[in-house]
Amino acid sequence: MSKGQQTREAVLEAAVAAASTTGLSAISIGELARTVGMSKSGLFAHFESKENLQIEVLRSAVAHFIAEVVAPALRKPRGEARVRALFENWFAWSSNPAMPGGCLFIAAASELDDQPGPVRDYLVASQRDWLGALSQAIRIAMDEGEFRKDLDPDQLAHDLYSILLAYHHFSRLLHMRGARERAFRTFEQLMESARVPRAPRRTVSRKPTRRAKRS
Amino acid sequence: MSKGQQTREAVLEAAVAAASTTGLSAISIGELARTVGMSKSGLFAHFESKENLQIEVLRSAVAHFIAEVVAPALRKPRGEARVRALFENWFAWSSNPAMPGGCLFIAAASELDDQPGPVRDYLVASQRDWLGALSQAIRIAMDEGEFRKDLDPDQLAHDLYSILLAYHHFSRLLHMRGARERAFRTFEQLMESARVPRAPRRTVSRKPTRRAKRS
DNA sequence: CCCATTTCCGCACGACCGTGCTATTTTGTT
DNA sequence: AACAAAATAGCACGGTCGTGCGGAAATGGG
Repeated sequence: MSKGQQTREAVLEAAVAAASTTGLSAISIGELARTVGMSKSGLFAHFESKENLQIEVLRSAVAHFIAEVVAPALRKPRGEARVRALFENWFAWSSNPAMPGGCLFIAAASELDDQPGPVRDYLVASQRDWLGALSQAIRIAMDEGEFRKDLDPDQLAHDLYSILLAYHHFSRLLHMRGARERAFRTFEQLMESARVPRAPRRTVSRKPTRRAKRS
Repeated sequence: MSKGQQTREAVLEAAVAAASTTGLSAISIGELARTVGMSKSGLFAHFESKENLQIEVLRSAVAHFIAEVVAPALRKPRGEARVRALFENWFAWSSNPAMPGGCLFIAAASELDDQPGPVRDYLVASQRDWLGALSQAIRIAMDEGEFRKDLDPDQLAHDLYSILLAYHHFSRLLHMRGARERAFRTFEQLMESARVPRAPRRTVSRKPTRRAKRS
């Protein structure tokens, strides 16, 4: 790998970490240059503009996401196992130490949701791809006969996504203990209700343990 | 109302609108002054600092939230009706034209989740209050006998919240059609599974004491 | 080792930022 | 109408921002 590529990747790594905590638009070229130990203009030369830097940051995160979340799951057998692997890898990804502020895509999503431009366009496209991959894995599980035929794969993908959104919200902002367990419990419920029914069962949210008294 | 209060509220109204689209930290005093038609220093004199302005923005939004979401719901009868009103008002609130970028709290949440300080502290406190109010309404519905006794009110409040988070994400970022319907469908499912079970609607014979035990 | 190419730095620019200080205008009360 | 108080404007300050340009330094294939 050439020297240029080397520093370029170092910059992007630092930028992903910064963007996950303070947001994509809050990463400044000066501060980024300071943290990787080079000059502002030297860093800037690698990216024609800040907007382009932001896109490259997202592109870098997508590459990592595919390598660490999607690809390993695709090596799992078709069916629920693969869906499960996608979710669990995704969950692990969103608490990756390389992103101290949590999942970059979730952070970027609420930041860019009303700011048109190429950065937003790229994020939207990648999110669509990811949702499509999720739906596809679910559809395969239906074809394999593990999930019920009348399942709506898009709805389940949507519900899986909302688990992660809620986990992100409650664990990062509110520092809610047990958020992880709550997320996985909801996940298991969804899996349970997606499987072909063996015996009729009811899906309700039951209290897990005795709750501590809280106003 | 004195002149000072008048302009102060005009400023806050514009600031809430701006913050909902571009974020709390992206609102600049200069631009804000431009949109309300006054000088930077004249505007600044109303708030001792930008950080204080951000807190006042949140405080203003909370006041509106209580007036438009919580208070009307508290006038509904105790039970599911009140829970339903809370959710529906909340939903309507998050597409209020005064916040063109969607719910300010959701936007602020992912922006501040890793940035300690008084602004974050205030947001966290207000979110805790809101979750508490939701849980409380659910608990009342349990006491009234409309919701099942083994329900976990915090879990249901959590699930309601995740509906809104998902709706926000999918409708604002991905412009997903049918997001609203999907949200309300999930809401109705949650209500259905929270209610005390009625007589079995299927004519399958069921032994009365053979309910599933806690696994 | 040479030398073209790539990589990086120093410096400067205009713009906008938040924030004070001092006037000036507007408001509201007597 | 007079006048104290409140509200707003003018102006300036030190900083940081993104972005260019020219030159210095490092790299790496022959």
